[in-house]
Amino acid sequence: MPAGSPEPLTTAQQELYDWLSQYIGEHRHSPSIRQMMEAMGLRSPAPIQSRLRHLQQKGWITWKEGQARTLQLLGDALGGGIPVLGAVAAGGLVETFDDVEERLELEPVLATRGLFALTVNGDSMVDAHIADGDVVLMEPVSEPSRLREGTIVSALVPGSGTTLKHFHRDGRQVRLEAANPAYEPILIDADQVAIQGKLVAVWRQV
Amino acid sequence: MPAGSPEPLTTAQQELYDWLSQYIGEHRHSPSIRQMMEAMGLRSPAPIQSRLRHLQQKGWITWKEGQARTLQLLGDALGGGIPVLGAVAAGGLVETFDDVEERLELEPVLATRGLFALTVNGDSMVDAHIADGDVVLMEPVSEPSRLREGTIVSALVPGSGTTLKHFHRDGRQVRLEAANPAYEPILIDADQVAIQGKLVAVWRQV
DNA sequence: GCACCAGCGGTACAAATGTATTGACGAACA
DNA sequence: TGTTCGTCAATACATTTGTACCGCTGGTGC
Repeated sequence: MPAGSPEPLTTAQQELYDWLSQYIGEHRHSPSIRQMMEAMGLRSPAPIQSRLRHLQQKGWITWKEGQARTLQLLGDALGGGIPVLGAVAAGGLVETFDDVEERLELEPVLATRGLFALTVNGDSMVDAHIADGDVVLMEPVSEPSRLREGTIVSALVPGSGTTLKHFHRDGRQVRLEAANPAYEPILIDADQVAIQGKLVAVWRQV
Repeated sequence: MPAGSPEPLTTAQQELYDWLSQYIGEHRHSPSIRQMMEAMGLRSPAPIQSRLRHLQQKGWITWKEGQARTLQLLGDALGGGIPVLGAVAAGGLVETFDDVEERLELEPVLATRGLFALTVNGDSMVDAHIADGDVVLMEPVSEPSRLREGTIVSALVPGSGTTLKHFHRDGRQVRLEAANPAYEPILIDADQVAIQGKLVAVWRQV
């Protein structure tokens, strides 16, 4: 890990941390102390309290005092977003990252109601840096009339299927433009086209 | 929405759901019912119970009965991956998506040990469809000698900082190539450069 | 040996918390 | 008009849950 390494853990502390990491990753919420107790094969909450205190002092976890199941893991992607360690440069200039500047929060996007994904075929959006094989995350659009000009949308055009395009209004019509000069814009009556969703994120797994 | 639409919500239910979404996104754990009560400006837990029951019946949330702060939002993403509904076309051809073909699983990537993120500045990787402002998810590299040719890595070059480049071996040296002809490759001794991580995904939130 | 510390068991307690119940009000609807 | 349903207030209750306290053990280092 690039940033400063946290303090080392004892075996028991490591065991608890690993289990917490797995449990939270699976259940999306913190277990209670007595659940930890059982999982560790213990018969008293005191040892868990002790381990938790040490994990906290060493900077691995945190929680809200007196509040149930508010424990959070620190220092990795689960439980706190992905640490954004800095910026990488275009041409060559760079900065060494030493500390975490912020955290990338995927959860708010993933929690979007009705979120769906589409696999991109072809190169009509290359100028928008969306490549063949990318997966685009789309948020359902309930009121196309409120879309901003230029928003990237997936639209169902009768007879030609679903396509990913920039959305524009053109009088009573809708203009769908590719981000690639090789493709002609589509002009169509607003009531002839169904806007299915608008682009909220691009995901490319290499 | 392409797939089965969820049932609509009343104003009060929507208000609570929105607040929950915001709170959980911010605090990474569910609030208690009494916290919801206060946030909604109410003086009794009963209305919250009612709203929660309805949200559950309509498929928007879930929780573990009797357990504190175990509420979860059922964005289609969490707890099952994001449904990939089909493919969108390049030029114009398309298919209407009717059913879920597969699901996009982000969890395995997010669970990668030590995963970190970098913000991309500049346009040195435009040909690889990585644009200015994108966030790249990086997996720490322990043994640079095992990297495949052409892998995109973040490298710390002495005197010029961190940069995102294609990784190549060139005899005893390492060649770092931008994905933009405007930039010259960097040739450097292998022991002079620190490979910090390799690209596992690109995330662009619009 | 002795001090120190992490770990464990057992117990106790107060607070946090989910849940049930009753009654009332207003909007939507037949 | 009467019914249904969502919403709200007030209260009560059992459980869950975090936390504290005491004593014991085993390893480590002085």
